Amino acid sequence: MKIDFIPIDYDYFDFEGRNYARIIGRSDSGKRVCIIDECDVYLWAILKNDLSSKKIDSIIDEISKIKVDVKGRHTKVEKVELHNKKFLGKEVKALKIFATNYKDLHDIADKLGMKEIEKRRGYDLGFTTHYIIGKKFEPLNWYEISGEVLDNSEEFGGIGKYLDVDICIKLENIKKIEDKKIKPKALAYDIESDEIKIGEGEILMISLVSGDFRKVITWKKTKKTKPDFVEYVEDEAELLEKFVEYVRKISPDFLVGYFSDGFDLPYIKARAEKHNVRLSLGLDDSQPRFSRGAVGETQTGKIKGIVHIDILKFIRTAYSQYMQSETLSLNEVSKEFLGDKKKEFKIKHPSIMEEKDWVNYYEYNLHDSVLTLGLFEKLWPDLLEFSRVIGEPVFDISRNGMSKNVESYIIHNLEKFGEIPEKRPSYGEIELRRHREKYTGAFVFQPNPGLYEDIAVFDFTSYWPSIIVSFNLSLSTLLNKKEKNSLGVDIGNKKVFFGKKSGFFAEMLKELIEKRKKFKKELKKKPDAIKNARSNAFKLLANASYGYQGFFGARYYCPEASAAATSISRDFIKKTIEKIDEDRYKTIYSDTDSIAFLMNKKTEEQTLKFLKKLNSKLPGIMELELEGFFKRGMWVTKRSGEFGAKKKYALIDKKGKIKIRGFETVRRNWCNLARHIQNHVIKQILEDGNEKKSLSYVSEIIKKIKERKVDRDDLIIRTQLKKSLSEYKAISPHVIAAKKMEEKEMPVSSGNLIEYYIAETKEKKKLVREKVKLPDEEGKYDIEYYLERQIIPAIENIFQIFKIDINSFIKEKKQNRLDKWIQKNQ
DNA sequence: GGATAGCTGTTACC
DNA sequence: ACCGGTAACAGCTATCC
Repeated sequence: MKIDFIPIDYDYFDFEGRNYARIIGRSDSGKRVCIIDECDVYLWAILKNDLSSKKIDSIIDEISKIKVDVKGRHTKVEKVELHNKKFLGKEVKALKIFATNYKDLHDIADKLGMKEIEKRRGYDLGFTTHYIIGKKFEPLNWYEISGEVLDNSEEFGGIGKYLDVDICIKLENIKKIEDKKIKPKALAYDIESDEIKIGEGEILMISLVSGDFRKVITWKKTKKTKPDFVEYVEDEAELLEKFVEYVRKISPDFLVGYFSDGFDLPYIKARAEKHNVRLSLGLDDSQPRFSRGAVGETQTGKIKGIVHIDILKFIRTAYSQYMQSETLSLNEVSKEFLGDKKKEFKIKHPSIMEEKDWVNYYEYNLHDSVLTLGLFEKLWPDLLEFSRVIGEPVFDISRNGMSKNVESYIIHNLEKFGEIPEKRPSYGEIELRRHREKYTGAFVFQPNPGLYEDIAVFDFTSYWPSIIVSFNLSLSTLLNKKEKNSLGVDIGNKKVFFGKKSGFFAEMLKELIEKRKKFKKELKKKPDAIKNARSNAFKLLANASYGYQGFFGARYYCPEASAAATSISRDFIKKTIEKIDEDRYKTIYSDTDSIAFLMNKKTEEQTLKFLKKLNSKLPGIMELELEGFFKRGMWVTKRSGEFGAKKKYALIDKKGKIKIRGFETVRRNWCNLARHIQNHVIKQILEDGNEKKSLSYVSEIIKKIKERKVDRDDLIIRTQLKKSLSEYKAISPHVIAAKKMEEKEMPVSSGNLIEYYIAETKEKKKLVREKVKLPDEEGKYDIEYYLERQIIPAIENIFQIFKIDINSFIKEKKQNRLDKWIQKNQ
């Protein structure tokens, strides 16, 4: 049989002691197909130098006899081959040791204690990784495949019969097909329950949305009105059965939830156990399986054959740093990505809900799934390209952090370089690495506070990756000592050396950057979502690879390379600043890879020409580009001291577009009132070039605050709880607010954004935490606190630029004195 | 007992 | 535990006189 096929989900099973890959995907006619295949399973033994061929033969002989009997498996070494390979860039002779079961590779490695063997590697990769590398049968690419149909066969224990797929094929040949479109079938789901703690309440309803299919299953019936999309069941147990039935009927490639690893799926599992309902969601009738990630992290829920996606996790790793949303709630994220939001509905306890409340509740529940599906569809190009670029299945890349994804990318590309993979660090090694001394980071220029006109900003494109590539900084090029033609870099207390010959890490990174450039160029010519996603995938991987080398969990951990990169970065930015200033410009600020400077009457053409000249002298792939020309910019002093504050500035470009960095305006743990006032003042001053209008604006707001006319919503302070309540040494206001919430039996856990406001108390209290009230608690806001701790701090440094001491006038009891003073000064 | 340096904690920038 | 260091700042806490 011959069909076009796209692999989506990978997993494996054991049959007669061997591992077989089981790949679920679709044919081009939309049929669900299961592919069974096998691959070589092996590890590497790196030999010591200068072994005689006789000696090597005898080792091969010895290794060939290794047998391992564990957990009822009889695994043996099948064959041993001698190869010329590379390990960390060095030529080595290595034995490729083939085994029958990948799970026993570790045990085989333990038996390779011969003194002629220097290192054992490649035994700590997952089966799927082994398989994809070995067979080059990569996720989410189209293949023309041929093989034997197993539908009614008894082979592999009759897998073709019991698996719920249209066709089951034992793979024989594959051929990659380029440029064929993919349209995955996704089903979004969302549950509502009367208690937030997993399994402690009842599931009231489940919504399911896929294409035109929209359904809410519930046992909470209304008396009269039943919307079309609602389906009644008798009780919670039947609700769960119905859910399984629908998932099986729709048979999606992806089952998508929002925070579903941490809430929906575990909740469903807990309730199903309670009612003895079997959740046969897997294509082999298996139930979802949960595995724990890191301690404190949420678990991951896996369903065989259907890819369970918790879209929140992917958003967190791939997007959150580029997003405007202050929380990653479904509501905010949907607003930003979809321009849609959750249905307005105040959840009440079921016991006090009325007929119309229930109807609203159904709609609310349904819409959450609509949004979740919308997010999946919006982010699908990115999931697709991440998976393709990295070479691992979507299930994994959507959950793994960027560092793990960088590593997967490396592992999948090692073969081109003949490299044997480095091993994962042991726990002991990780402990050592975590306690290493920090290395010095990037350079930040000390700005002079003020309002400036005509500013240009240059920045280095992909600074870290370009330094790593241009100077070849990696574990495989790090030398023990100085060598001929090596590069020496001072990293504080010592000097480290790197070989000039390009290593695989730098080569891979270079490829990422070049591909990114290519797709970005194509994107400009003809924009489309896939190209954009691909360009983004390459960019994110390239940027994360710098942090990767300094990360203690990395296989290719190399803090020397990170330290060298920061050292070189400081040199380059400082030299560039010097050159800019030598050319009659004046640098006013710089952070890591960007430089802001005054044009000093020079034209844009002159500046661009100057940029070209700077670029012509940069080594390797390093590149300086124009970020933009700006009409005005503002830098303020630090709260304490007269120096300019770093990482805080605001710019306005020629079109009036404003860019604000670091100010309270962009910090979510300040109340909206302070943020809005500051934002308004910054905008006004940047537009006008002076402070006059802002002063009267501030005066009005002060009046409003003193007259208690400010909405409570604008006074709420939001701070994230970063750990569990008991772990806090310092009891700050948000910790008190969280404790209050706990007393009211509101759900509180690490990661929550805690909301509170500061209220007046009868007695004069000294500590802020003694005045904390929850948003729905009655109370009068503390005028003094909001003026002195929120409003004044947000604006006083800005007015100080104009030598105005706003503080003393705001504190003035008589408002008209302030107004008079403003009039006099205008 | 008030001032203050220093520490804890959060959030931002790149 | 799941990418790094730099920096500002609030508010608590220990310590000083």
